Amino acid sequence: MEKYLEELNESQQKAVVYLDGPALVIAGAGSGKTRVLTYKIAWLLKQGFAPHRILALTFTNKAAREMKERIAGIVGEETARRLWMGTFHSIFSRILRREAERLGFTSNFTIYDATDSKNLIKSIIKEMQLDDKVYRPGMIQSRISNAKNALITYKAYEQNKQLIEDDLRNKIPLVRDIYARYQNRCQQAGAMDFDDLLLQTNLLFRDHPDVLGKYRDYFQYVLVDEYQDTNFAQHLIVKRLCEGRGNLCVVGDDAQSIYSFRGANIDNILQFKQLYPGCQIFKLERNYRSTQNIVNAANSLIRKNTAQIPKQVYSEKEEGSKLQVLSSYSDYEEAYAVAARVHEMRRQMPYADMAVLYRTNAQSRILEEAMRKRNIPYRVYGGLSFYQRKEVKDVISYFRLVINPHDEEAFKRVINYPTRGIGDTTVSKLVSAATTYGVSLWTVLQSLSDYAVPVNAGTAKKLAAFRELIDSFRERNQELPADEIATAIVKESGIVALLAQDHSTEGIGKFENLQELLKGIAEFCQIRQEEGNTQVSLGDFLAEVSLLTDQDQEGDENTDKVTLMTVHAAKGLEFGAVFVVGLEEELFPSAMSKDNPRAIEEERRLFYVAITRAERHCTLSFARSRFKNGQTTMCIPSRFLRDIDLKYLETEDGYRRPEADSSVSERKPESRPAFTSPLQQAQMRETPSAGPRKLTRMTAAPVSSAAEQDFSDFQIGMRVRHGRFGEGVILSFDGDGNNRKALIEFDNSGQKQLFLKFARLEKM
DNA sequence: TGCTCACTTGTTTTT
DNA sequence: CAAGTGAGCA
Repeated sequence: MEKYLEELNESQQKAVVYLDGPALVIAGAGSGKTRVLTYKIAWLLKQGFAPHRILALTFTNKAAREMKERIAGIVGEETARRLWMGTFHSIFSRILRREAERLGFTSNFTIYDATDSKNLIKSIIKEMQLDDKVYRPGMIQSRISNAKNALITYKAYEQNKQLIEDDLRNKIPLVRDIYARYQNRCQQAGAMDFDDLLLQTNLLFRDHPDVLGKYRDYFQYVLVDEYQDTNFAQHLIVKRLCEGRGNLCVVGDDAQSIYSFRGANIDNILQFKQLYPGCQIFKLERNYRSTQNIVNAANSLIRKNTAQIPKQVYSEKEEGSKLQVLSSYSDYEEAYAVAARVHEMRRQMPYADMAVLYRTNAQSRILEEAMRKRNIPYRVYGGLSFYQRKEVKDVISYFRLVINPHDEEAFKRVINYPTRGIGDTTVSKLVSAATTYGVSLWTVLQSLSDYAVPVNAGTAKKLAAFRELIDSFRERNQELPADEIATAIVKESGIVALLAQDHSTEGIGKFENLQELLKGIAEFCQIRQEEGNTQVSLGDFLAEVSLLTDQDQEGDENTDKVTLMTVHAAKGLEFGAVFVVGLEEELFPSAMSKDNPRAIEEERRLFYVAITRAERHCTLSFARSRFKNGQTTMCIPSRFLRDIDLKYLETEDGYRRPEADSSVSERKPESRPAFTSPLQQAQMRETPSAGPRKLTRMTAAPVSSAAEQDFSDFQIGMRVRHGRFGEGVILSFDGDGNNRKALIEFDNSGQKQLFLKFARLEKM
């Protein structure tokens, strides 16, 4: 162990060996946070803590898995396996299954994912005959989710004046009733949503002091990773488990808090000190990942935020190259420019050391296309996870129904898949009977006559057949291991036959996914058996898989591929070279956050996360136009580009950004970009005339306010000259007003579609 | 009941 | 551009 301690710097060491009370480790980007956590756990084991009495909570399954591996490397796999290590959601779902009866659930409860929740909300809105334009399901879902994260049950919601008034003001007074119905339906179905896993844990601990006492005594030391991303419910769980004893160590970086949309509360880390008196703070400020230029650029950016824990992150690596700013005409060109640079970079490092990061998943397509055309191998992370694909989820729904027949969402998904002549009308009848009698759909199905379901004989027969199908699976599930019952289910339900007859490309893909799923189950069984479990049931598999939204399928990790992912997904990772694309107003920062200073700060932190992923090279790219929602729109370079100190940037060709600090009057005309659009001018006007940087951030860019221009003097067939592409002929027009663009056949550069507004065409 | 086709509409990040 | 919805028809 001493040998391992030597691998740590002084502040890391102090954080590892400190056991005299609550500890807060502020870990700057790339400062060896994971190393501290793993060694701390190893240290605890060395001090005699039993592995199964250490609780380590992480943010993603992947983080947990990797940390476990690293610990196994130090203390051996046998010991590492006994640790309670995982995400909040997975750890507490385990505890909830054990204690389910206390809460009126059974241990085989289903976990509803976000889609299940949304579907349930949709059907409740429909049943209540509300307008889904007013009661927008997504909005209701996030309201309920926020309430749950703040530990407001539906009963508390009804009594919360503030919330009720809010809803009244927003003309959605019935949210409280939707919430109440939603919760009852979940209970009825024996289901918990993601937020329930935390909420119910809190209720369990609040209402059953003996249970809380049991776990509080059981866990002798608690560690929490990514503490800046915990929400109130998570914070309270931790607090309850550690009450009165200081055996707690939380690690995080307030500058990397990027999950407030999910209820994460940055105050948890900012106020940790006040909440846990006697707590010791450790700061890890030396960055081991990146060159000085990257660290300094990131520092200059994050300095523009207000609330943060003071720290000075520094690097002692070489100065390194400056951050490259890349500007392109369009999203299309951007993707190709990035692909070209990736190709070039290949001379310095393998593809696997490079990543292209973007704000939204939708941006991946065009990048993929560019990579494919250049024959660059890539791997896209995120988007739909394996378990969320329709064909996989349908099969999983059968599994869910077998384990918990009251699962309403699984029932609805599966009852007519493959089609067996039970349509919407019949399902609606079942639902309405279930609602009137307050029972599950499955219960109604058991005795159609008892619940007065008005179906004709033919339909009744089909329903009975479905019931028998599920019953027969349920029976066999008692004895069979997971892989065998799973195979029986996909065969006898008719899914295999259905998918096998579809010979289209995507049909084949679906069939392969099905095989993949079955293979996954078989592997799961095998691993569990090797760990000493005799019989591995379908329920075991399901309990695990419901929380595995992580991207950890295919084993092609070792091949040399460029990584494409969202910035969120990149948190915690590092790459030799990073390309951050789409740095434009309304995209990064997102349009959703433009009027909200707090949200803008979060977007800035997100950008900070993106930059600090880079070890040696970082490229920041934006396009001047982008295809969005079915049409091309013009873009303004992101305000964040102006937040980075110029001396760390290397800008080239057309773009030279306005300097945030210098005043307009001082700027010489020559220092302006050669290529200036009216929009850019509008943006420049907005730069503060004197000192206060704040203005830059607080003034929203007046995008649409730019005056409409008249381009009517350009005609089809006219010969024009363009500054970059030379001479050409106008073939056609598209769009109106400021978005009017012309398709031009250039003599030397081929066809281009250009905004008249930008193009500054000259009539010949 | 179930399928197809035309139409509308909406936009972020994820355990 | 995508997904989701609603009408029309077998």
